[in-house]
Amino acid sequence: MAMSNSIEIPFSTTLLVRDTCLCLHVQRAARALARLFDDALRPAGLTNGQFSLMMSLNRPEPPPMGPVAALLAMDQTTLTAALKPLQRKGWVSVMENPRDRRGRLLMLTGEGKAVLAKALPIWESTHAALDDGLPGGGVTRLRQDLQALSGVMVEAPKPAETSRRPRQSGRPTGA
Amino acid sequence: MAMSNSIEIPFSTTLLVRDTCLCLHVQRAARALARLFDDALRPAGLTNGQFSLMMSLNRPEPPPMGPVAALLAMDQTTLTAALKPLQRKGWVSVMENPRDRRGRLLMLTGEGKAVLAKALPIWESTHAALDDGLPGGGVTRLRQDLQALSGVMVEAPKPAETSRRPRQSGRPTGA
DNA sequence: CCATTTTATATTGATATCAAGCTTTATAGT
DNA sequence: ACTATAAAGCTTGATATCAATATAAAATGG
Repeated sequence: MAMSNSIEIPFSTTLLVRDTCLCLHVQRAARALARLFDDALRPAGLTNGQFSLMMSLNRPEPPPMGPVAALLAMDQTTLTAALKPLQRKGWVSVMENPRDRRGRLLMLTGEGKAVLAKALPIWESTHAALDDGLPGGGVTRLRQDLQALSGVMVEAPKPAETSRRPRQSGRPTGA
Repeated sequence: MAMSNSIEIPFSTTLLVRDTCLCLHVQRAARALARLFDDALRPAGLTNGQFSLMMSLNRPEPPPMGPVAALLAMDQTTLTAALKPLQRKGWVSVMENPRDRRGRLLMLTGEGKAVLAKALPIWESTHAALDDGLPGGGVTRLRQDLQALSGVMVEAPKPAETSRRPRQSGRPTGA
């Protein structure tokens, strides 16, 4: 089957997609930035994602998983998986919520706080260097644009065009 | 060891990182956008990454792996892995470069082109909807900022502060 | 109070991502 | 030619990511 002889997409279209696709641009930037921060944070024993996750757990009250996943804009099952190595290393403790025995409460351990404290100055210097390297003043604007980008998908219900995603309860504002 | 009694990071610092960390913002946006395009492209049988990869192979001359990995800003080993399912499905063919027997040349098959052609209008409508949903005119600017972001890491050698990454040859401009 | 539904999370399977280390082939230096 | 180095990819192992599905507990409606 599939004779598929000449369903050629013109090269110009390829160039158009390459130059305009927001998704591609964001994925590229995400990979590059992840490498930058992973490299910088390696001496502290953390990846960029682990740093963000652990930092988000540094709160007065230990949060449940749902809001944390929403804050990081990740699937809840991804959060479950991401927690495992951190639990194994004894940096995060996951305990049953006494007030809702379905739920878990996430908390940094003392050692976890120590690791995070060691990573913080690395984050600061890396981020400062990044700020310097970028077109002046654009950083704040970029952040706002990215925020809007993360927001569009969560807020806009959209008529129902291609396919729906049943999971994910509604509440995005996790923190 | 690790008495680690009171290495408390103030909550205000957590809020600062959450609100300012470019890496976090980009990762968030990347996850959200990936979900959006993955959902949209699912009827075509592609993920956003597979779409970008296959579209980048739609060229007059079949490219080797290195430049493609550089274009997508991903590790070469990631590209090797990403190609496997596409080869298995018969959408991409990987052949030895006759002029340099270390290298490979990547090419869409006829069926691969057909799949890509089916996915293209989905990309178009999804991207158009995304454009509409974003603050007017900001999209071009955002793209430029992201481009700069991907560029900083590749271009700037940086004195040698935290740790170096030996891999990745130099040439970023793959296409 | 009991059945239904909803909510919160876990498990499995597939793909994505990168670091380390390895093999093969080109290229350079002599 | 002959070694030494560099370049292009691959394999392995660990983590990240999400869809589909499963489980348990709370909330809701009789």
